[in-house]
Amino acid sequence: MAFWLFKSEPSTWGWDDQTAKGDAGEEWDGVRNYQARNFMREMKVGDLGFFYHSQKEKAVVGIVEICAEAHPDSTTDDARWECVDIKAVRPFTRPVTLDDIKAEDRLADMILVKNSRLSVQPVTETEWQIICALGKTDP
DNA sequence: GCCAACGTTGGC
DNA sequence: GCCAACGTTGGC
Repeated sequence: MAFWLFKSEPSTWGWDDQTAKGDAGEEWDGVRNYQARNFMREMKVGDLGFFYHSQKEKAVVGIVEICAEAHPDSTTDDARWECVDIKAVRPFTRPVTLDDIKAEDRLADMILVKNSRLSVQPVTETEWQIICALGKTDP
């Protein structure tokens, strides 16, 4: 069981769009970055992830679950690009902002802080627990 | 809206 | 295989 973080700009695809898909979930398509794709290839059904809103909001807003492992990205014919499917699990009681994360010493090594441009990234179990606590939701 | 950081592309 | 040019992302 591994933990991940998915980043999206809410005007393109936000938490509300994700929850609207229900348990059927939706492809996390459009990723055109090898590092991000490689992480998606490592994901297993049942792994959990944070859903992060970039740009204006800059906050982790909810938890998602991987519901299909890596498969070809339907938005391109280019066989290099793959994606997983994810479904919304539950929202945070309180969104955890980037400022909150930066204010927490134990989260200083998060990729979110160190490499703000990577859109799909791994999260350690420790980081997972801390952020769930900050968001006042069950891990 | 700007700019820094980063990744990708293409010419050599 | 290197590197300059370019495009994109995302924080500020």
